[in-house]
Amino acid sequence: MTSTYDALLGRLVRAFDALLPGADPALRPSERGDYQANGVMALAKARGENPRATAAAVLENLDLSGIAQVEVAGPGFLNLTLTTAFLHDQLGALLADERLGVPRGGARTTVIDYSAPNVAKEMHVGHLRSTVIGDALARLHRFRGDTVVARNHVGDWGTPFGMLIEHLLDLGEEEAVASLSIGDLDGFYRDARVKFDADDAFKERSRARVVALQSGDPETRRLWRVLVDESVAYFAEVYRALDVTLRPVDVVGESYYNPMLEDVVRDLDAAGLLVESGGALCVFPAGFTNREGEPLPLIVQKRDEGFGYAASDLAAVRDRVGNLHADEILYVVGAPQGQHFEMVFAVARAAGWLPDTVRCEHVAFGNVLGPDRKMFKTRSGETVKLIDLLAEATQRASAALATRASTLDDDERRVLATQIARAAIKYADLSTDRQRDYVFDLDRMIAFEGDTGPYLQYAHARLRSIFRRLGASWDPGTVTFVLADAAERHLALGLVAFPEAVAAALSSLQPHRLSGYLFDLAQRFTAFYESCPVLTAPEPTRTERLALCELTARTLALGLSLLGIDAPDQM
RNA sequence: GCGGCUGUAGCUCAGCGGAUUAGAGCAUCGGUCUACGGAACCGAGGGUCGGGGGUUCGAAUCCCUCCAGCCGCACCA
Repeated sequence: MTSTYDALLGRLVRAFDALLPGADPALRPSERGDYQANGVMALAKARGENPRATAAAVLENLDLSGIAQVEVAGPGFLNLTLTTAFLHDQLGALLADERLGVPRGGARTTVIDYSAPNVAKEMHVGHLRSTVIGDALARLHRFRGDTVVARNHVGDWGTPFGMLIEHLLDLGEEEAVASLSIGDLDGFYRDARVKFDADDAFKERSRARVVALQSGDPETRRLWRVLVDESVAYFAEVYRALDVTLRPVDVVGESYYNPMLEDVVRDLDAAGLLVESGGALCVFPAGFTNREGEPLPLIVQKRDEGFGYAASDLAAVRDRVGNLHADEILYVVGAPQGQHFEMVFAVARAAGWLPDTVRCEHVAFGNVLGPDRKMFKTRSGETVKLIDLLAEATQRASAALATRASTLDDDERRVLATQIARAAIKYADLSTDRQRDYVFDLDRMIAFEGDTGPYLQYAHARLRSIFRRLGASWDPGTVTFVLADAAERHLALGLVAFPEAVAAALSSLQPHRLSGYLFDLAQRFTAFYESCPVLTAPEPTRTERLALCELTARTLALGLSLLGIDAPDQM
């Protein structure tokens, strides 16, 4: 089906094109009419005429028959009011469309790099945003029809692994595995670190072990594998708890790119991009300078001949373009790494590894702050484990549920509490501009009133309860939408705008465009629900309202699912 | 010093491909009140959109400048 916005836009573009090819009608939702087109003013300027005259000229070419009525307002705005007949058709099409009007895109391959925890280290709030935002983007792209290749670029390589492996040996493999499998990664890492700092013999063993690891010593590799596997299993638990779609096979860590690094260096050299500076092998992409105004290097190979992270990032770009055939690569990584990625992309383009046809973007995000507006930490100054955060939110959700009468049994309540907790945490993260820092306030995000995940879930649950009362499954059959009540019409306009919200979230890579839409829709629904009785309404109004409820429930559930949030039937 | 991000109601935030009276949530105050789930709805007060300049018929939105905060700026990712 053609969405309402696209239907309007198509007609407008034709009329604008007739006067000036390529002119943008600037179509927006409006509080005056249903939509407004502001493009007349810009067009008038281009044609050097009075906007009202231009508006008249546009109207002569504009055929909105069967869609909307137009009115020229103010200096030259086109206020558009959809006809009821058109809304009727659109709503009917939505009822029959599982995708609720969202078009399927071309078959693109999109690589999304997100989450990226470190082996043998806890997942903490620092990983929350990458994980939650990345997963929402993965879901949105999959829904569009892309083949999404998730890449979990875990930190599984580097000098700390010498000490971690030695510590593992000291503990004994079984003991170590036991400790790691219960999720005490931080304790394991900390103990290794303490020994490394305090015990010279241990430090020496650790160094030797790094060398053995890098030279591919089989036993060392096996021990390293144990660490990685245990950690990946633990990450999988956290992802399950968060309901994140990342799987163990998506873990493609730094070590994966190791065998490619020499080629990266060789090929950069062959391309004439490599420069030796201070003993290190570097590329100096144009336009980057350091503190002193000198060219800033991207260090590919360090003075000690080890490879820097830039090398593996370059290898990853190559792999994603060359082997995965990515049309689009997204890096969901914190904003502080912006310059690093700009440089990596610039070098990759210069080396010819990243064609202009491939969109490559750093999806940056701000920090999670505590109530003091500093980095979110526990009172004692430690990082907050994701699993603990979720447990605390779940506990609060349980407590809130316990105060309400419910027909749910204990197991159902437990599940529900986790669904609410996840919704609270994820929605809070996904409902603001991702570039900004945000203040983590569990009380606010888990509240059932206001712009929160639980509020949206509640709106959905109320809708489902209407259908539960109906008993037998409801088949809309033929519905006539007359939208006699203003609240019905307002809700209908919201329903018809779902494809725009999804498109906006995708094109801007900003899930909060969708969150904001869903909250607005939920508010339209509750206002409607307040003033328009559904079950007790006479036919055919009853059927019409049930159909509006059906569409609203489906839109909320689908929209939330694209954000990675459950929409339970009861709360 | 250079670069990036941020500065919108008491608080937390939308809006920033310019456009008709600057929005929401929370909090506050006032209503609805035997309700198809009140975990709701309706309404009110509350803003020099960090300051200043510029472009424009029109700027929270674009440009310049200043102020404040956060972050990055060579071998840790």
